[in-house]
Amino acid sequence: MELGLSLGDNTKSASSKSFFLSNNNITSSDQQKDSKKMKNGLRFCMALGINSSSSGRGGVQEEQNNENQEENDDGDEENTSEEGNINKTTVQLDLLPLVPVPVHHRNLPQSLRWSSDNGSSENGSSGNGGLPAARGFDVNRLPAVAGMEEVSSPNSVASSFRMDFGLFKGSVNIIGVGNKRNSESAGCNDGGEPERASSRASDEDENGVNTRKKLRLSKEQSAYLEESFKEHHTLNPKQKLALAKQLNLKPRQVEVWFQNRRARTKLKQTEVDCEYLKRCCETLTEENRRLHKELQELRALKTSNPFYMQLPATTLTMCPSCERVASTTTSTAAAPPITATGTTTNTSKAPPTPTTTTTSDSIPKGIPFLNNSRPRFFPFTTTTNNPNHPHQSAAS
DNA sequence: ATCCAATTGTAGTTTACATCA
DNA sequence: CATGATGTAAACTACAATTGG
Repeated sequence: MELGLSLGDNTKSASSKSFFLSNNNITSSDQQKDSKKMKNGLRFCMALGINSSSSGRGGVQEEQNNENQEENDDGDEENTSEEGNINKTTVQLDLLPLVPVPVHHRNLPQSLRWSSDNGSSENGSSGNGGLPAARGFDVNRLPAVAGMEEVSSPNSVASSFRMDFGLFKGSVNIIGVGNKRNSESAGCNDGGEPERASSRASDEDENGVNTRKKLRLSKEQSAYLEESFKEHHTLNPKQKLALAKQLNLKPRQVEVWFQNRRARTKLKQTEVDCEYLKRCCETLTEENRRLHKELQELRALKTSNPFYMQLPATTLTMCPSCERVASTTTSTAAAPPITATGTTTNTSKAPPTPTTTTTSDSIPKGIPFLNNSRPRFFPFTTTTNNPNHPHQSAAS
């Protein structure tokens, strides 16, 4: 089995920007490597392919599989027996429906959380390149989207965020080598926290040598920049100058801050995307394992049950409405349906005939894989209670 | 001029370890 | 010998700034 994660424009072939996983295992280093390849605005596609053997792999797939081959050997054992009969079906999933994805901030590793995340629940506005808004979920909106606890207080939203930054003028503190924070020269704020602000990115020491000194923006400066960033992710020259003047920073510093802020946003978004894809991959892997098991059970039934031998060719179909898989026979020689437990039931009616197609295109977009609602392989096991469902009467 | 990606350099924090009372 | 406090260096992290395209 191969799971192909195509990270890129889904209109292109999956070979260009994709990595394939043989059954499991995305290493963190892989994630990091691949996360850097993700481009803003590109969409993620995941392809679930049931493949009979490892032959025929090539290019990127081969490389990726080689890396994880040892770990995958165990997991692949059960899949190598009878899979040759299975058509190489590829289910391409669109993983980024424009609906909030329930990524819980609490469950994210610490590295995925903003250290100063309290105010980042506002909308990641678009219209300026729209980096986060183009994605299915936005790290800037994560807490609000997932209903998390870091909901800023009403007083902290942008509309009410107004500060007087006149205090920065004349209270510049350069933090650098040999210039440890000094409460006398630079002062501490009311909370006892040392003031950290600088209007100079680099400074010259006594010898006139230009030394690069570490600058950290003050909390107020950072907060104000954050609020500004929420309103627009890019700055025009006017805005830049105004911000610089207001914060007593150089325009270049404001510009750099926005560049770095955009980079951080993108990085976090990529990490969240990777985390989401990883979970999708795990879910699909488990689903595939289960399907293989069910397939083996069906084959065992087929060999043991004489009725089954008389069945004509069966095509597995999926009802796009209920997302259940059913079988369609091509002749009228109906055999007793077989339940999931292998027993037969006497029903005079033939199995329902849902919309029939054998291609993966029939699978609707946005299948909620994560809530385990994938269609069951057995066509006769469960029934839906929806009276409006077109297969309701036949299925029951 | 501006943006982005990659990288650098610095400061702050965490962690592991040694020493001492 | 066990324990807690303390100091320290390395590792790690965040981020402002630089560089090159």
